[in-house]
Amino acid sequence: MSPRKVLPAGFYARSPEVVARELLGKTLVRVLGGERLEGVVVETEAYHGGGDPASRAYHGRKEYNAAMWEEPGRLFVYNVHKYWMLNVVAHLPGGVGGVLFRAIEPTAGVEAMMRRRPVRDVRELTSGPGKLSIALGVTRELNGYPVTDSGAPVHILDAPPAAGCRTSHRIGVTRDLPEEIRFYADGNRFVSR
DNA sequence: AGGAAGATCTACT
DNA sequence: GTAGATCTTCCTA
Repeated sequence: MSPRKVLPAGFYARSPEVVARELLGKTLVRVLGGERLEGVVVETEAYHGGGDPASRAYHGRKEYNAAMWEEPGRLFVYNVHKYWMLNVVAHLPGGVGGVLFRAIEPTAGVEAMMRRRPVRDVRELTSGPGKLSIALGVTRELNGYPVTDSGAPVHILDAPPAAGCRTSHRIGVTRDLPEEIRFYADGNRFVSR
């Protein structure tokens, strides 16, 4: 088997909904304390800039959300209701936006994830944005970190395009857009709902 | 200094 | 299915 390649910065330099859809099936890697935690991306959501009332960028650039304006292919991590949300910056040149990782299917380092987030049923481990951040040890410290180096604490490996992609409206947002820009793997048990 | 909002989760019934 | 807890950040005073 040939070594899996890290997705290059150009992958993220497209509109957020395209990146969100194409991230399904890719492998999210978290290197933490000498351990390697991996999962397949099974659920994402796209967020735009000023025109998107659900986006953290909607009310303008602040210290905490500045990453959304910066180069695609970096992490954007922010807090909501006690949990850290893991995003990757994604937008066209000069644009603003990101993709939220909502759920992954754990494929390596499951025991290490379980230590951080003990659950009876593996399906509860990473099937939600707050859940996966706990399991993967994601905190604000990772904000702004590039995901395009294989040595980075969080990076993403390429994989063949995922089959069976479905869409819906975004979850939990108070004011959504008319477009369906949540993407998830049809029938996958690790999707958040 | 205090209040409100928020892309959530858990533990009930 | 719904109520309540919990934390970070921003806004106003």
